[in-house]
Amino acid sequence: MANTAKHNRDEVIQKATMLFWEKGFHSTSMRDLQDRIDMRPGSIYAAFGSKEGLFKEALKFYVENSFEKLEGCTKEYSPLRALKQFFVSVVICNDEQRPTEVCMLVKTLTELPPENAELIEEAKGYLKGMEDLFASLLTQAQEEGELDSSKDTRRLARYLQMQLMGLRTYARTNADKESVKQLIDDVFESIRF
Amino acid sequence: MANTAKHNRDEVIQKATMLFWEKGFHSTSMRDLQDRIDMRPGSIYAAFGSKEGLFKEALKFYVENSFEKLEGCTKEYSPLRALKQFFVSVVICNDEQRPTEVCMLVKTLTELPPENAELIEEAKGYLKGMEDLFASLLTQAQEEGELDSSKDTRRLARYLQMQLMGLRTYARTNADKESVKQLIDDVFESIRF
DNA sequence: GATGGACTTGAACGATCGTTCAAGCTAAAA
DNA sequence: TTTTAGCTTGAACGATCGTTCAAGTCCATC
Repeated sequence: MANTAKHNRDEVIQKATMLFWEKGFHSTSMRDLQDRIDMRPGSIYAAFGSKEGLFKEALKFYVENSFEKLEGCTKEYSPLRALKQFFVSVVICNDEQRPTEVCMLVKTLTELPPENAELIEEAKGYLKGMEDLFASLLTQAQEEGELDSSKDTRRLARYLQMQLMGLRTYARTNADKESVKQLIDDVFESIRF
Repeated sequence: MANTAKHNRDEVIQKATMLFWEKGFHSTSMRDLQDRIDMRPGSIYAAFGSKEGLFKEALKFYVENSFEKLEGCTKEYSPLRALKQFFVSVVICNDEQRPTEVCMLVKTLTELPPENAELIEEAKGYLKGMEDLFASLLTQAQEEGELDSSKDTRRLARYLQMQLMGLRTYARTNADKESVKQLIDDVFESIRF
């Protein structure tokens, strides 16, 4: 638990997150993790309890980063434009080292069998939180006159969440960035009416 | 290979498909498969070569069924309505035993690490085929005056493919069928303009 | 320099993984 | 009834899985 340990805890979690995000929970072995974060089994288990425990920390880290990213966009853009910018940065840009276009939460939800019910519920909860954030941004957009006030923001938020899942997964199958960018335009065009 | 074997090959593949679709490639063990299809390792390997070989057969079976399902819809409805009906039946209805809402091809693409490149390419190819079928249905819709002729059907097909990925994945997270039905309505409303 | 406590190490565990293969079974041919 | 060919069986293989733990290392304190 001590941050004075040889391995800075946050740094370790970040590295583990990237690996889990890339390969998924089951395809990432403890051996893979040991190599990536440069820790031996004993240390990992002392710090995180289990592979599942470390994965939970990774999910948390991933979501916190996503929240920060979206909030960063709202500092630069109007609510609606911030959402679109967030979509673009998450679906297309790979200036940083993004291991895959697919959302880690969605990947978790998709790959895990019912045996890992606890992790599944965790991922579902985080996705719900993201949808709530979308909704509050949409409400804000209404207040600022950027979005038609007659719209149901909860419904729109669901719509956007669904779109983002589709966009990211589609981007995984299709390397052509131009057509993906086109799709994002289509999506944000469609919510105007 | 003989169809006269104790286990009918197609029936075995169908059972294997359901299991793989439910649990995914890596979370399905040969033991799970043995129990489900009631065959011993030796027979399975004699018939399919490997776990990966059986999985390929499962993917093929899954796609053939999907094609048939969509084509079945076109027999009953106009092209555009057939597409929507296909979406509904695939995202919402569970009158048959559908192990999960998520598309098996998407699940495969999402869960597999780069090591299984061959299976990944296979799934990508099938998805492309599905998109092509969407496109040809959209063109047909234009010819019958159901869809504005100025639309780019290839672009629309991409859009629908992406939507379907999103819808099915979203349905996995949200049990509320009413809001999912709403989302489908939103999607098909959005392609009219 | 000796002591004590915290962190790290890596060999080893039992379980399970995908896979192999010699032996057994079954039913048609001779 | 005996032979034969093909399918099925399940014990067993080596590899790898997640996990444990006794021993070692490190460093602040006395």
